Amino acid sequence: MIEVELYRRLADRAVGRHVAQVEAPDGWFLKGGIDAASVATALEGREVLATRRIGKLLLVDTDGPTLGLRFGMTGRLIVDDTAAIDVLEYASGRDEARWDRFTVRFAGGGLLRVNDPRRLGGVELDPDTTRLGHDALSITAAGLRAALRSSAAPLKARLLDQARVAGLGNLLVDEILWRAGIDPARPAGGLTEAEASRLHRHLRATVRSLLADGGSHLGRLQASRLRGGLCPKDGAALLRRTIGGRTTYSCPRHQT
DNA sequence: ATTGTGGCCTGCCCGC
DNA sequence: TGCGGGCAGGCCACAA
Repeated sequence: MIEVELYRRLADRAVGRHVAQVEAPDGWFLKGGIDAASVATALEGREVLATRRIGKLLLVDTDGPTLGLRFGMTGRLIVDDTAAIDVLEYASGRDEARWDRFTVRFAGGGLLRVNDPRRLGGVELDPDTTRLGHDALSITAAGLRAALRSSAAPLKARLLDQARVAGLGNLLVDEILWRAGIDPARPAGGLTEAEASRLHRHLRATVRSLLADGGSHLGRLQASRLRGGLCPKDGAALLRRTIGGRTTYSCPRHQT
């Protein structure tokens, strides 16, 4: 989500431009029943009006359809040969033409393209946004409490559920819960008022500071988030588990 | 409805 | 030096 917000700001450069040509060489990357020809027809000649972001979904509004871009973990956005992020943790720093999954060329020059080695992202027209929860960057304490309330699922699984809170990924959730000192395996609905409030405070602060720093891979836990890693706060051996289907690192000493 | 599981994409890195 | 296998995260289909 942090990365996607940086991409959104980069994509803002395209506002006011007109689409001249669309290249979509990878049919697998096109979602929602569109193909290279139909997406080109739908977008060519259109003017980019605005950009938005909901969770990990980047929306590019035009005077025609809205273009929806998803990046998975390995996708990068490049606009006019400028990348918002130089290196992604799980992607190589390389930018090979064969990994260009989707390119929009603008009238008068310039382009917007998605480069994704592992094809984890995707492109969609007028994506359905009704199933996304409150965005993590703006969620209120009451909104977070409502998202967690009366759920027996592990707290981490609930936070990763995009229909409850939109925008949190695996690394970010580990970082937030580590800072908040809460065990990711706790039932989401079992938090006290004080814990839920503490979680909300750390959630907002973590997202904001990592956004300012430039990536979710820059968290204080990240360097230790590997087998045999020690807690940067108190030196305890970190616990490595699978929670919510995701590899999870947490400190058994201060996350309770 | 809620919760959990497994598969998919492909590059990279480890051990042999 | 090459190769096989495991791993990475987001999302989706599917099961109970």
